[in-house]
Amino acid sequence: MAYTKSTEFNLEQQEVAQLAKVLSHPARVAILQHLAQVKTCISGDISNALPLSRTTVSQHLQELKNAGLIQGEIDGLTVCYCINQEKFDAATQSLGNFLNNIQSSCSSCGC
Amino acid sequence: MAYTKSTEFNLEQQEVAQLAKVLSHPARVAILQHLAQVKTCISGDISNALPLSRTTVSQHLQELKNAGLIQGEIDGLTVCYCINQEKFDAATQSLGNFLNNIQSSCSSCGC
DNA sequence: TAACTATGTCGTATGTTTGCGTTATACTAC
DNA sequence: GTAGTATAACGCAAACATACGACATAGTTA
Repeated sequence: MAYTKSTEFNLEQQEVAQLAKVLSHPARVAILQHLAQVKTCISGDISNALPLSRTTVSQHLQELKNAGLIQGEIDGLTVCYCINQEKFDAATQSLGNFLNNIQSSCSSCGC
Repeated sequence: MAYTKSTEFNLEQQEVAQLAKVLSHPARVAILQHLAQVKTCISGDISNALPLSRTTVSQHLQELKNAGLIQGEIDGLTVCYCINQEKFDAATQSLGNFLNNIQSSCSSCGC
């Protein structure tokens, strides 16, 4: 980790940045939207709906899973991915708090 | 752009991802918080307040400026950076819409 | 003019992300 | 057992991000 000083910032800043990073690729945004809308959310279906290979989609799913935003349950041959609503709510609130705090405390700078 | 298929997603997905990318580094999060709180938002002051070199801070400022979230006005020898409230509000709304739409349309998957 | 100060740009080193082909794993059906 | 299907793991190449020192630019002051 020689070339990232991320750890020298405070926890809120790190948390916001990490959440934002998960959302910083359109594929992951699209996957979340897809999961929210579709009932049968199988990994293969997701790659069919996206302009990416199955391998790449699987990697993005893994990142969303690591962040806790989704969860996957093995159901025989297929895997059912769903949004982890509890974690997703928490993430939404963290980001929202950060954005709203900036808006409200933005003292009209003297420029 | 051989190794990024970002352009093959729809505009909302690209917009959300792009905004998230700007917020995906703690330094930029910290810069925004600093700008919101401090009146005299001079470039030198910002780099003093962060555990990064002046060069690196300057680059992060440039990215925030490219995204339109901040604006900088030259005032003689110093440069005064401020949050662009109009753009920042729009960004907050875009991200908020995306997150809330997912929450509300998240049909409890049959797992 | 020259010296000083504040800021931005360039080049470079290193680390991380993206994307996919190939291979491995695991379950189902026969 | 074998054949077929669905998914994950491995490994590689290209692109991008992070961080900084050194140089360039532009205003200030003497």
